[in-house]
Amino acid sequence: MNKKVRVRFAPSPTGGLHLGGVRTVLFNYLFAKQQGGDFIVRIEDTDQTRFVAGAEAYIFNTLAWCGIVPDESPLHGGPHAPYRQSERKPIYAQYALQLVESGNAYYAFDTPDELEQMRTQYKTVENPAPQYNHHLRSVMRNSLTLDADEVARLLAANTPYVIRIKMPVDESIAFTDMIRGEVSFNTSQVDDKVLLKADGMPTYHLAVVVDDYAMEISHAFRGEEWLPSAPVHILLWKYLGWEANMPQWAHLPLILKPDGHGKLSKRDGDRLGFPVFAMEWIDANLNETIAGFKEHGFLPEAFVNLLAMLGWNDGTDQEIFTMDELIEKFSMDRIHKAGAKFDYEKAKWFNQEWIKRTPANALLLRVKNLFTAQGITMADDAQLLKIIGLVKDRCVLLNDFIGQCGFFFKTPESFDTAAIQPKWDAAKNEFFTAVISKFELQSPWIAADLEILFKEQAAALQLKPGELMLPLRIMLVGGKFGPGVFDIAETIGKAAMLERMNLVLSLLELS
RNA sequence: GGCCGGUUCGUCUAUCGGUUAGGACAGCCCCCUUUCACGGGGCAAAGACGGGUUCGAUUCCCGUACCGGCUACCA
Repeated sequence: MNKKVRVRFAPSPTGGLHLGGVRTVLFNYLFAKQQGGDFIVRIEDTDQTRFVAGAEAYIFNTLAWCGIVPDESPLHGGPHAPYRQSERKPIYAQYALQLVESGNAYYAFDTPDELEQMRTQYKTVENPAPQYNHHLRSVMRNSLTLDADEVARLLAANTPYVIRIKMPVDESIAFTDMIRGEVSFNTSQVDDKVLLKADGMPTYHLAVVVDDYAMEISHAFRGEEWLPSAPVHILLWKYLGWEANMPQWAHLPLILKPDGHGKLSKRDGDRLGFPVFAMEWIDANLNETIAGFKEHGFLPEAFVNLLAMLGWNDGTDQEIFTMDELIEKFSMDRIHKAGAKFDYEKAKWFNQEWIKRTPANALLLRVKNLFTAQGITMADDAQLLKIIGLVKDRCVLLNDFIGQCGFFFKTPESFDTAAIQPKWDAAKNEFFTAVISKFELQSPWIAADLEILFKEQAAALQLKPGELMLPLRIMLVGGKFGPGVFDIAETIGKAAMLERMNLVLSLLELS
């Protein structure tokens, strides 16, 4: 019988959550929900030196923004609490000890300085990074080289020590990765990783195995950067006697820099001018705020969508998916093996598609907040709704609404008269003066009627309407953009329209 | 250096031995639009290289090259 699907996202709360992290969460979540399983968030805060205040709360805010709700987490509780490794500290040591007793791990008393010395001493051109492995452990200070009395004495004297796994010599460790198929390693190539640190905290290697076992994780997804340490984890499952419960592994491809190469990192964002964090991250140490996708004007639906398409597709040409569709169609075997370079232009396209497809009323609150942040108060929802409907097809990012909507609420601060001045003449001046008086008498104020009136007046003066449209647009909008000019006219109302027409008319000079 | 993973248009990708190698983003052109977009149409653009296996390889195998990851008492 298959056990229940239980997956976990195990971030380290050291800063903002970037693209790759969110995608890992997403794939975990999609898989869990599709399989009717549980999605667990476990905080991997075993490195106390890297603790960053606020990072954990940030992670949950990000998940919430994306519409991802954990079934179990330090915030949501659950049967396997606590979900913070720092709070689980007492349970790791016993397993480390168990491994020492079974001969699969050992005490190592080497100080950081001694380790450093070893690395420089054994460093050669052929071996630029000497490892604490089956070979070198024989020249280090550990319970394998020291005699039992000495070890006992050091332990009794509270000498700092770590516990390292004792990697076997020349054994083949193979496993089937859900994405990559069979992967195998020779244990002689793997070093004796530290399992328990001198401060009593486990390293990731021990903690991930102990907790995945304790939390009954069935499938473990993580970034490809973890592949090289997979044999350590697999051996640990075996040594701890839990092999039958080991989760299925899936190492996700990495998200790469758009230019050059390498893993996408937070720095690439500022360098290339796009966000890498999901949401704004405030770095207290550097005292700087790094805007995320949310602040750049991305809809969470679009963000989730574009992330899912980075390395996965459903085999058809469909590219726009809702979360529910993703849950329904997601499949591990359609995850691409190679890393993907992040393309911000394509990311924006997803957002544009989502803005187009999202009904105006669903956009209302977001646009309203946008204006509120700009110090503009929107009182009339019906009016705003109408405007959103008029301009949303030309917005790529939510923030574009500001530029696209501004002229609806207030007179433009500047008018691009340069676009019409060269062709301005007495005839046009006469026309606009005349049409203004016609408009003054016009009622009701409806786009179609205004257009008819406008064109009739043009015909009366034997002018081509086309020559007059741009001037009218400049008068109302200030520039060469925006929806249909008579729609704008109707929306801003008679008073504003006439005011702007008169204003620009006074700005234009007859040549 | 060693180990592991990867390799289809500039980018994201489809193809599960037989296709004019398809789609999308970006680029260019045209149409629509008396603005800017949206939309529609079109152009250009790819199997890293060398060996096998096979009637037939982008697809399977090997090698090479290149790219990436790891090589911490970080995750």
